[in-house]
Amino acid sequence: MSIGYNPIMSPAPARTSRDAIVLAARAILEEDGLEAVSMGRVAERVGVRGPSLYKHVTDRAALIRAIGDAITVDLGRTLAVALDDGDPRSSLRAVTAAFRTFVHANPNGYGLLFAHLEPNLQPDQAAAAAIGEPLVLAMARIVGEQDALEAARTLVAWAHGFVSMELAGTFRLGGDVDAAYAFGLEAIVAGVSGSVTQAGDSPRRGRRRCPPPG
Amino acid sequence: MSIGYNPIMSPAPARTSRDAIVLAARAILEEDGLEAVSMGRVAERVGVRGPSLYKHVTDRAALIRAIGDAITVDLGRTLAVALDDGDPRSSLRAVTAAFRTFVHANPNGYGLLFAHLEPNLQPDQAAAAAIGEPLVLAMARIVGEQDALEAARTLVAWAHGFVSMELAGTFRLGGDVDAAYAFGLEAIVAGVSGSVTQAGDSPRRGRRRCPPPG
DNA sequence: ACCTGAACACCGTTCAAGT
DNA sequence: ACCTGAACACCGTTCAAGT
Repeated sequence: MSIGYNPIMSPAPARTSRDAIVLAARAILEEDGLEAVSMGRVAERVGVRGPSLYKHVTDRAALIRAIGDAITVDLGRTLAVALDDGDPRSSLRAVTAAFRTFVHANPNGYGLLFAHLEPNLQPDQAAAAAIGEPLVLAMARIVGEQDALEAARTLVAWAHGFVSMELAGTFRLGGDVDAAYAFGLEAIVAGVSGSVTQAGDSPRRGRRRCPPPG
Repeated sequence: MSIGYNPIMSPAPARTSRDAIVLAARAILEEDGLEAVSMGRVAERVGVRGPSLYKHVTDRAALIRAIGDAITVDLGRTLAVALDDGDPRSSLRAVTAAFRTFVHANPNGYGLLFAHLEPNLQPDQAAAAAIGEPLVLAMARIVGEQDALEAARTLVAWAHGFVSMELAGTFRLGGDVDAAYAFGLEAIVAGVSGSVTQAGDSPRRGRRRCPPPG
């Protein structure tokens, strides 16, 4: 058995922690955007001076990356919880609704995940990839194993694009945004469910919902 | 008739211009990202010193905004050119393909349009809204006037989400990305074309492609 | 009228000195 | 072992002085 390090005995016990720093940085990000996440302001929020942060995080880039990782984990948990075992279509609706709610609650944090950042600022990719898992499972129960992955990717791309545009405001959605979101979801589920081969695809995965006319 | 201002007579003719500055800034953005677009580096590229830029642009925020505006205009023109008057489905394919090609050629520039920026950095919204126009027109010829707007929005959200994820690399697309893009497009066109009412919508726009089973 | 160097405020980061 | 002030490099911005 090793004796280990006893912080009480140390000449200067830590007055903050990496977790507290990441949490403070994330709060500032949501409040005032990425540029506002300065080392000085984060330090102030956790009660130390700027230079002290470098005892807990490598540098600002590592801190930003840590925020992205934390948000990725949160989002993954949120989606996993929303996925129930009942009807796959209602499960899909629940997951996409939870996704949109999460993004609305964490707009700057979500934006960070897709910001065009230098490689050293990008969050952990393995964790990010795991987020799509529940969607693929629900999709498999609707379109079958074979198309599940591609169908899920189409849905994820749409959902991300929708909320991304909604937040950026670059393309305005007039009218009932909730209805537009529901419309898109139903259209995509319908589209990936069977009509995909109609536009000249190989008949390999041919699985039309209804016989051709005539 | 007014005599106007003659630059040749001026005590110090301009050695650069607003257009040249925006062009240089855009090139730096594509080469090394948004952070690299510093006043000093832009100035160096157009052959003046940093402070001189303030004679042509208000400040860095205005310069960034001008880059976004220029990219928005470029993208709009590119999509308008790609839209031909032939078969609406192939026209839609041409527009979405041109969109993806443009984003691949201007990744950081496109990312700028959707970056989570403070309001004063966001590009012109009117020009951005105009980009969707050709898509709505093509959609109208496929799904009819009534659903054209919502269908186009679904397609735009998907296309934006797809390329956004493709560039960010946050959700990896393994396998044939071109095929995944084609799959999504066909699925969405099929989905918005007629099956939308199946999930409990009001039958108002009911226009099923085929009779219910049984 | 535009360009420049000097100056200022601000931020990320390092480091020697404190405890 | 962690925290701090001082210091340095860098960047956005202003401004008086040049032409």
